[in-house]
Amino acid sequence: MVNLDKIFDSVGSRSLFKNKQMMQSNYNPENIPHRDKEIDHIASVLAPSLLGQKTSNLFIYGKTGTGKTLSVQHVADELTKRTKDSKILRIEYINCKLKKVADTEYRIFAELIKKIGGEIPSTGLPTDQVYKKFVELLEENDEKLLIIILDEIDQAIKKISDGFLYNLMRLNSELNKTQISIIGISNDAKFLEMIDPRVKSSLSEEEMIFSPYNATQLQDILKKRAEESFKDGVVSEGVIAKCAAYAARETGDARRALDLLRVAGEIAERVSSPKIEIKHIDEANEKIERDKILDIIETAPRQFQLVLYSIIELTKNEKDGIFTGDVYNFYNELCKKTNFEILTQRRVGDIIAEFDMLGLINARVVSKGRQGRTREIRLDIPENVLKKSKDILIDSLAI
DNA sequence: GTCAATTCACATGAAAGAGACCACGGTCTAGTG
DNA sequence: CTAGACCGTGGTCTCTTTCATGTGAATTGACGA
Repeated sequence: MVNLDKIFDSVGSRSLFKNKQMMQSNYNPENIPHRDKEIDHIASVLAPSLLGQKTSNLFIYGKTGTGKTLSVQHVADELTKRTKDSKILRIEYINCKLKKVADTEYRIFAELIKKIGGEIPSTGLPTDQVYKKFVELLEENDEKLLIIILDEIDQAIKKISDGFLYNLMRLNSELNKTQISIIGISNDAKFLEMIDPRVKSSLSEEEMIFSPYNATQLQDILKKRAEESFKDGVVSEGVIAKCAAYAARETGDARRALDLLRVAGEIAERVSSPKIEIKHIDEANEKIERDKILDIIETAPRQFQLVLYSIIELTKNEKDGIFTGDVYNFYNELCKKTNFEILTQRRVGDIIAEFDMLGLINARVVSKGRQGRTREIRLDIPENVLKKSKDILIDSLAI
């Protein structure tokens, strides 16, 4: 019972935050700086919906953290406000990437039905019944227009196939009273190229692109948020600039910049610093990175952990790149030793590819001539996180 | 030396199976009047 | 007679296996200079 009282008592007075929520990445700000043009555009595309007319399908591209979702939701909110009491318009937002919620055709429709006010079991029904139910529900509700915002739609299409979009469009001809429009938000600019041209033509879409924020814009955004969420004089000179520079150097991701600043604030708070200093930004950057990696490792399935452990062990000796075959052999031995089930090389190859996607390793397909074709794998976990990562793996696998 | 064919060691794709989860409808059982 | 327990069927979904096909350059071997 050491000094708990002291810690708890001081938490209020010591806090650097005035309103921490505003620093959270899910916070929805009133106004969105540097996106006026885009918001105007979205609004003008969607404007006909106020009269209950079908709008063009809109597809929005842009890297993460460029304000796509925020802008769309902003416009959607305004529209909903205006049509609140009339049965003209309904806008529903669905994030297609959320696992277990909306990452399959069935689940997307189930989610839609739930949002519109229907009941649907989370599994067990044939998809076409979910379809039918959805149609019925729409007919019952007799709104003129339903706008579906599909966030991260590229993920969904990749997983489900583009027939899903086609089906959605086809519904328009089945429905009497209601029409459906789609707003697709995608990180991948090449996403529309993946779609079957026939489907594409049925979409009759409008496209727009969100370009990344540059450092100045990021600074601006950060400054505005910081003013509202930190107490006065807490943010030292240059901190915001540094934050913005960090984020701009990578992808212009505003969310990341905000996270950086928030975590820096938390760190400063923890070490009882009265101000956020530049060094806290560096620490925050490291912490975010570390937490991300450790979280991935910790929550990964057993087999993934086994493969990763193999890679780490092999990398220790072989400094310059190891190959899929090496990993598989090591993994094989490891499984035998630890009595885990052994997966096929095909599967392990996929697992390695997924680690590459997650950024834990760096895998490059190389052809070594007569020695065949493989992935050249390099570990991409920073030195200072490696030890801890390994501990987690050993612990979790009971090696 | 040059050139095309060969060959390696996987990558990459497609399809399909196993097993978990679940809904639905029918049948059986026990409780009720 | 009826409500609830129980079962079989059929559905989705994830992870995995199986089978098939693709691939880039080092190597090989034939060829001509």
